[in-house]
Amino acid sequence: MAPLLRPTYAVIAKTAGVSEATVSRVLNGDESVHPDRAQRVRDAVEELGYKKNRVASALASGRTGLIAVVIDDDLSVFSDPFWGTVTSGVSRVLQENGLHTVLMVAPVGALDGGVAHYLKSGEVDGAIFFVLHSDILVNHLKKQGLPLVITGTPHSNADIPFVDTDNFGGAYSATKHLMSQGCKKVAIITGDIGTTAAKQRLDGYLQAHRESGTLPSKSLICEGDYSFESGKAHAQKLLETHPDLDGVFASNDLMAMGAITVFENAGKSVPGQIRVVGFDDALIAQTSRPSLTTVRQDVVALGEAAGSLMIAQLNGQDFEPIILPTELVIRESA
Amino acid sequence: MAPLLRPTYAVIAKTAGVSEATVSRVLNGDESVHPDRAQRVRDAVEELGYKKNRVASALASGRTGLIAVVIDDDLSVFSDPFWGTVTSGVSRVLQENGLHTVLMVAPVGALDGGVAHYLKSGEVDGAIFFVLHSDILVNHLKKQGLPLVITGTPHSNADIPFVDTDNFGGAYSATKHLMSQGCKKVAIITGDIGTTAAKQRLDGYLQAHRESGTLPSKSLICEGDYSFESGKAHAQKLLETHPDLDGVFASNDLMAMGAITVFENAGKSVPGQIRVVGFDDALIAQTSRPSLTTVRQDVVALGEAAGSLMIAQLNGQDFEPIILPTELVIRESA
DNA sequence: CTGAAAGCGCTTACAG
DNA sequence: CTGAAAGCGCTTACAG
Repeated sequence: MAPLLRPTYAVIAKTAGVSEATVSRVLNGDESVHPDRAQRVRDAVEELGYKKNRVASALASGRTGLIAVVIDDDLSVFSDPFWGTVTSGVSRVLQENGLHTVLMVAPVGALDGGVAHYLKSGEVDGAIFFVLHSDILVNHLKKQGLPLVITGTPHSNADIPFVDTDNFGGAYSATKHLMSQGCKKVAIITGDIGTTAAKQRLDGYLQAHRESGTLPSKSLICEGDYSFESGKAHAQKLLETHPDLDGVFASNDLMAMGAITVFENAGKSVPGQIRVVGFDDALIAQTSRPSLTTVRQDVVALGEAAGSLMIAQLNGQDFEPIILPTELVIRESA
Repeated sequence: MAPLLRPTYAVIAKTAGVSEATVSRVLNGDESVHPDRAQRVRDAVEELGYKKNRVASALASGRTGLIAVVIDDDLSVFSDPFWGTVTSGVSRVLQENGLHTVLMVAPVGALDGGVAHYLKSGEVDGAIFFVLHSDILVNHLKKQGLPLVITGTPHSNADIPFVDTDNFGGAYSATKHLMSQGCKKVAIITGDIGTTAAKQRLDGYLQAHRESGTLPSKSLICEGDYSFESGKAHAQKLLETHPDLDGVFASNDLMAMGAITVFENAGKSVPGQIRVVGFDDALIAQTSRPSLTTVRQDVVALGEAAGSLMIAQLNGQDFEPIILPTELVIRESA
């Protein structure tokens, strides 16, 4: 853009009658400047409508004020509102703290990919990842000292700050709920088991069984991939192998919907003969018929937590992983 | 991050045996450099794993390599996958052209809001907006020479480059389809009529009626707001005022679903007694029962088109508004 | 508490 | 076709 003539430190300094160094101090919150002079600077800034040039500031200070949000192309960014929602939560928190969000939707390959290069090139002050199938890149970046936050639980134990939903607890309570409704034979359709979330939800399902003293047979544990189609396929198979099936916990709402579709087409009523619980509380959980009983996770809060964790790191504050609670939302399907 | 010692022009210049100016020329694609020397520079870059410092580059050149994607907080960024999907399309195209996407989710207020300041401060080379209720800010920025692209059709005629789906054509063909299926009385549930998309879809609906020589009564035109609830509310009202209603075109899939829910609860079968067509081809269109006949728009392509239009502008190339075609997807509901 | 000065790593007229 | 030099607008030791 044809840059309007914006004032610089030089003119602020002149009208305030101080040096540029002092202007810089005031604008960066250095407490040591004499209050009177600081006020003069602020007045000049106000009067001239001055806005700091962040690029120049970045070059001089080494801090860009930019945080990358990295989304793997592989993820179903398209069609799944999850990622967009998390990202908007992140963005809002960062913005409140004077930082901006650089969105990178790209294949997050190995250490020599474009994303890796960008992140290593010092053009961002930190990066927020969504949990990946591999922690290699993340561990590498961490070693280089780049502040990182992972949304989702990392695979390895490398102490990388992360935020996540209480997947285990949510799945546990969903399964418990099915049992409390009288279900004797509860299957699970897992998400992509390469993700930690899917594993944790499976663990919650198993824990509920363990506590009730009934271990589910292998064939009740179906490896899905979070897609509507996989929900349908596994429901079909379950119908054949377990005619007495009376409960299903699906690792997300979409698979739950797929399963319900199959059950009803096969003449099994939901929740009459088979109860179904999903996970997410996506829009479809409310709009479908029967409406879906599901485990709600607060996706915006997840993004905000990720942003906060990044801020804390940049400020050198202490921080712990953040695990957000879930809530079982009971509707018609179970 | 503790910046690793990255090479600078100084060391590239030295190992290639040329001046820094020459390094700059080669890296910026200046054709005038002698091929041999250019090659020496490229070799040095390769050998040293050099990556240009974009911040320094930005300060010196005035170009930041950053494009803002501005999303109004008001929009249902949360829960509606539309915005995230468009944005990922934008991001991909920009990335291929060496630009990065800065995501701003914030209240896009008047000329003195934070977003306005940021965009005016020269920290981005351009901005992509989603169509707003008002064009004021956009017109203002345009006057300042900031390259802009609008996703959606602008309200005013200010010649701002935009990309949009063929809302008129999509609605027209949806309505025609209902008529061709024998519907005699077709209502419309519009989107938020403050949006140009909602108006255009209404126009398409009206045009189809005009051509068939039957103008719909006022009470068949219901002002919705794109929400599931408004779909339900208007369907309820229609049921009371028009017992002989046999077709509904809803301006998005969510409202269509709301309407179907109400119709079926009232004992009206879809499509048996009332046919319903939606708009978007969102995920729910496929997963619902009955599955939804709808107007598909290619949301990723919309984002990519917006990105391309921005690139064209930055390169000083000619460009025209881009209107993407829609496709009527026939499923069970009509 | 404050200022002069060097510097961040590129880009770009300008002169040749 | 090429290089020396000034400059982009901040930040930050350093010296006082």
